[in-house]
Amino acid sequence: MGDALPVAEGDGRQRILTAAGKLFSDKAFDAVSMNAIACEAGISKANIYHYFPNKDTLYLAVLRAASHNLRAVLNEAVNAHGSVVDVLRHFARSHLQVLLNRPELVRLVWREILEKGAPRAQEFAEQGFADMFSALVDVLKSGQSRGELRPDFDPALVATLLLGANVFFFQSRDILRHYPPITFADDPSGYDAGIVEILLRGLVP
Amino acid sequence: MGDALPVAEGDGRQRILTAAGKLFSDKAFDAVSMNAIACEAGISKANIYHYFPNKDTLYLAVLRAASHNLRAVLNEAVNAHGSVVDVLRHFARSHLQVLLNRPELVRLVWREILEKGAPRAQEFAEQGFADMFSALVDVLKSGQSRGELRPDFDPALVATLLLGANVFFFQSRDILRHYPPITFADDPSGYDAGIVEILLRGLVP
DNA sequence: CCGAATGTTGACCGATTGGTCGGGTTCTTT
DNA sequence: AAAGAACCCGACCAATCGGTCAACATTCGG
Repeated sequence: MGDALPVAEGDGRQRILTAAGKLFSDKAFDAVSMNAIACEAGISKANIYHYFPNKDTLYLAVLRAASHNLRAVLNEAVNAHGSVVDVLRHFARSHLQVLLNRPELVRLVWREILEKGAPRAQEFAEQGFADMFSALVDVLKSGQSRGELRPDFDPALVATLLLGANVFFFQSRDILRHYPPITFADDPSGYDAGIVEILLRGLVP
Repeated sequence: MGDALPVAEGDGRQRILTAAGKLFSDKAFDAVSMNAIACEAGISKANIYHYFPNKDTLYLAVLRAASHNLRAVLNEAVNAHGSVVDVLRHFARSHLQVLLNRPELVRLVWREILEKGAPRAQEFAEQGFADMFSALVDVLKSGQSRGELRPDFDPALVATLLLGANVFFFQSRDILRHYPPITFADDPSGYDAGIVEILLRGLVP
């Protein structure tokens, strides 16, 4: 199955986490065997059990690391200042860029969210969600209180709309690229710019 | 693994498809064993191979049926007439209702779209996407040509935004319900109404 | 009433699964 | 240098995997 060359970086534990993260982000939990992880990490399968008691714990550790990294890079990319409109523009763009730059992390965490059968660490995977969400809601609320935005819309709803637009773009990018009328599949900045513009001005003349 | 009572409906082949669809919608391909499918269908494992040559073919048949059903119910729910604005409202609401009414079908097809490791039937699973997308783009274009909508936005982008909002809502519903500021997690109609309203009027005063 | 086609099954197969174990290697500490 | 801890692996285990097969049951046209 795995013909990948062993990855030579860091100590044993980190090598295992890296290899497992790579495999788990591509295929589901049951589709990744401990053998494949060991092969990818360039060590023996038995050695994995020196660092992790079982497969579930390893998967959980991978998920924990991915979620942590994702939260860090998202929180860093999202800070901005200026007018609320500018903050919104920057928020949307940098948020989507993070998703596209770290697809393994996003797929890993998002798969865990979608899986209904075995809720291994759903509440854990949801943390990044909470961060983004509350930050975005705060921005929108401040815009409303400052009079820069209309006071009669639900900030949580707009936050959902914006995050959803980015996540959906991330998930459907390969599909969107197949359709001729779509010109923004390979232009995430343009996509977010267009979206924010529409949100701000609306569709009716 | 499976303690479910055997499902007694239809001929053998249909029972297998139903049972497999139920299991495949909850767990990934490798996480569902032929034994579990047989148990769920109330037949022997060997009997499955009388109707399907192997697991992949069975999975493909399940996916084909799910995609077909989903397309049918979506196309039916989406037809509407009236002003472009009314059509948009109806489109958003009924589209989301279909997603929520048939979560197994949606999860099945969407999982196939997200899985990078083994593209079993991606092009096939994308068909429902194309239908929704082109139909929605046509509605928006007609609205622009009739002057009911601004001519300076990209219809494909708005279509992506609207479909994405619904898909994201469908996927994140359980998470959204955990956050206090969100009041629309159990009110999909209100969610879509709010979204369409924002899209039409914009956020700035 | 009979033979053929179709359904259906338990028993079985080689391969692979997650996981164990005993022993070897390397590192650290004194 | 000695000793103990940490690291690493080949061989192995029971269980389960997808899949096969020969045999039994049912149906049905002639």
